[in-house]
Amino acid sequence: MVVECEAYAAVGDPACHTLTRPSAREFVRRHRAGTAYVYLNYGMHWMLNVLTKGEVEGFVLIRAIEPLRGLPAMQRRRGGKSGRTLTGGPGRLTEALGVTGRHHGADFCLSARRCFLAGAAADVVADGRIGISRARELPWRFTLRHNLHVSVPVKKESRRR
DNA sequence: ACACGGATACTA
DNA sequence: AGTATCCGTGTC
Repeated sequence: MVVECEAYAAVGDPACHTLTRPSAREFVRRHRAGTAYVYLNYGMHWMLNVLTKGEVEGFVLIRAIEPLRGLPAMQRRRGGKSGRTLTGGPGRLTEALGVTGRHHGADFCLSARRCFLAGAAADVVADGRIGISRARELPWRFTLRHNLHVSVPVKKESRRR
């Protein structure tokens, strides 16, 4: 179950790959909504995004999941980790799920359709994106309130400006 | 705090 | 060719 994600807009978002990568812009053109966009970050961590189209073109980065099934397999891939460090974090969850570059361009929705049902009645909190250098102020990180598998807790309400 | 390590897209 | 950047994690 996805418990944390971030939105990236293909147009007007300085943090989106489409700004600096022709290959990303071509990916958006060539694929339909629901396609997985997977890339390697810092030379070692696979990032799983899902392409969106329609109202807004862009990507949804999956940042954390809560294991509902397949826990032993995830722990095996993650070297026996448990709790937040098992699947809390974009690089951690791809390792737990065995997602790599060969899933780039695959149809994410075929296998993940059940997850959307779980999200329908969820208590979602919008917060600033994290881990990026540009356009951090956009409140485009979405987490399940009080969920223990979220990678980084939601910022305190006090520091706005 | 810092090391780790590769794809992508620049410059020349 | 060389350089800059990158949506992170583990270990110190």
